[in-house]
Amino acid sequence: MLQRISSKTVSAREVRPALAALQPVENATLALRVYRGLREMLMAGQVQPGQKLTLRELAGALGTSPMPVREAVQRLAVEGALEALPNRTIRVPVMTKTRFREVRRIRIALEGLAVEEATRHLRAPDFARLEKYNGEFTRGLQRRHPDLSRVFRANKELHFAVYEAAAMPVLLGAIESLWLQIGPVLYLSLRTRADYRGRSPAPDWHSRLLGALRRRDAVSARRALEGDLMSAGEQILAEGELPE
Amino acid sequence: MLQRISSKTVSAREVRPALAALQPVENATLALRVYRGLREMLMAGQVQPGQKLTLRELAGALGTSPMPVREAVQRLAVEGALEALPNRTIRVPVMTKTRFREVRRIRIALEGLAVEEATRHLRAPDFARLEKYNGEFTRGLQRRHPDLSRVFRANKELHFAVYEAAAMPVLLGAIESLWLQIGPVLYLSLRTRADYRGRSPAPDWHSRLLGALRRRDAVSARRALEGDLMSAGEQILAEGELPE
DNA sequence: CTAAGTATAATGTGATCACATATCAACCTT
DNA sequence: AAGGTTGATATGTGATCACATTATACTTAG
Repeated sequence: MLQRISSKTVSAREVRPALAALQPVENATLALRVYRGLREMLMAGQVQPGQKLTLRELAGALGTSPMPVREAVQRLAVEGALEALPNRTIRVPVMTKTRFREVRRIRIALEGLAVEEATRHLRAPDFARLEKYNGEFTRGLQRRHPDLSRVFRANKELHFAVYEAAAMPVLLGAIESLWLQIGPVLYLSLRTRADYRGRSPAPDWHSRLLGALRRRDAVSARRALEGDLMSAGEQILAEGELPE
Repeated sequence: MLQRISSKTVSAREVRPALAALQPVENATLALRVYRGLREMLMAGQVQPGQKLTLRELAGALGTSPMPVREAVQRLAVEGALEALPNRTIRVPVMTKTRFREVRRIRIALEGLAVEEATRHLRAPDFARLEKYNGEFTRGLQRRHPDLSRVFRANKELHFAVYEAAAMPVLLGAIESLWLQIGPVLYLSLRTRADYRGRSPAPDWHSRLLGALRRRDAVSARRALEGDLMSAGEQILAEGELPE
C-alpha cells in the first residue's frame, strides 16, 4: 500500500493524437520494482513461513546491489509482510492461529466499513465488472483441477473492486496491508489440499454480497462479507496446518 | 507500526537481583533512532503540513549521513506520516477535511474494536493507571494556561493503555499508524487556539469510558469512545483550519 | 512581455567499501 | 561430559562516491 502518489501531469497522449501509440515508460525506482517482486513472491506463497532471508542473497538472485533490496525489505517489514528480528535478521513471519484470528477480526471491521461505504457509491455499470470477477471465481472453483492462483486473483479483484468503490484511500491502504500479511498463508494452506472442488461455501456469500449491494442494503452487504471472511477463515484454520 | 520484535531472552535483572540497578543499554540502530526523532517531531507538530524535506538537510541537522535518514523517511512514508511525491521529493502530508473524516471513521472502527476487546481483559489493578492518566488529562485542561503537550500525552497514554489491554498486536500497530497521521494536525490545530479552558467535552467521555470498562459493558464503552473521537474531531474540523 | 528553451545547482538513488555484530564450529577448561 | 572461550565466516549497517533526474534561475526568441 501507499505507493508513490500517481503523477497528475497531463499525459502527452491526450494532447497529441499522433503519439497515442506510445506506451508509458517504466519510471519506477529499482527499489520499488524489487519491492513489487518480493511482494508478489510473498503473496504467491513461494517462500516458507519462518524462512530466513539475507540481503546479499536476494540481491544476487535479482541481479542488483544489496541497496535497493534493503529498502524494499525494510518497507515490507513495516507493512508486516516480513519480520525484522532483534538479531538483525529478516525472516518470513510465521502466522499462528491466534494471530490469524486477530487479523480476521480486524479485516471484518475494516472491510465491513468499506463495504458499507461502497453501497452508497456503486453504480449500475460497476456491477458488470463485479459479476465478471465473481463468475471467474465460481467457475474456477468448479473445474476438475482448479488453478488456485487464478481463483485467488479473481477473489482478490472482486473484493478490491468493492473496496475501491468506497473511495477511502487510507482505508484501502490499511486493508491492502492486512491482505499482504494473510496472503502467503492463504495460498500455502489451500495449495496443500488435494481437492478443492465442492468446497464452495454452502451459502454463496459472494452472490449474497453482490445482491445486497444492488439493493443498496448496507447491513446485509456487511453481513455477507462477514460470512465470507468467517467461513473462508474456518477452512484455513481447520486445514491450513497453522502452528500454535 | 511494528518496531523490531522485542527480544524474548530472559533479562538478567530477573535472574540476578543484585543487577537490578542496570539500565538497558541503547541497542537500536541509527536509522531507528532517527526514525523516532522524526516521529516525535511530526507528532509534536513542529513541522508545517506541506513543508518539503530533504535528506541532506535532515542529516545535517541530526549529525548523521543521509543514509539512516533515508531509511527512516522511507519508513515514515510507508506509514503515511510523510509523503513521497512522484517527483522524488518528500513532504509533510497535508490533511484535508475529507481525509480527516475518513481517518476518524477508521479510528472508530479499529479503536472501537480494541475497546470492546479490552473490556474482557482489564483487571482491577489496571484501572488505577487509567484513572491516573485521566486525572492528568482533566486537571491539565482546567489550568489557566494548559500545557497542551502534557495534555496530549496524558490523552494518548490513556487511550493506548486501554488498547494495549486488548492484547491484539496487529490491531495496536494499525491504530498507532493512524495516530501518527493525525498527530501533527491535532497538535497544530489546537495549539493555534488561544484559550482551551472550559472546552472540555460536555459529556465527559473519558469518565464514561472508564465507568463502562469497570462494569464490563462493552457496548457502552464503545459508545463512549465514539463520542470522544467524534466530539474531539468536531472541534478540530470547526477550529482547526484544515484546507478543503 | 510572455513562453519556450537552456544552463547551473541541488536532490534522491544506487553502488561500493569499511566495520561492528551475530552466528557457528572447534577447542579448551573444569 | 557440560559449559565456556576463541576464532572464522557471514550479515546488516552506515559512510562515501558517482550519476541520472529534477528544480530553479536565467536567457532568448516571438
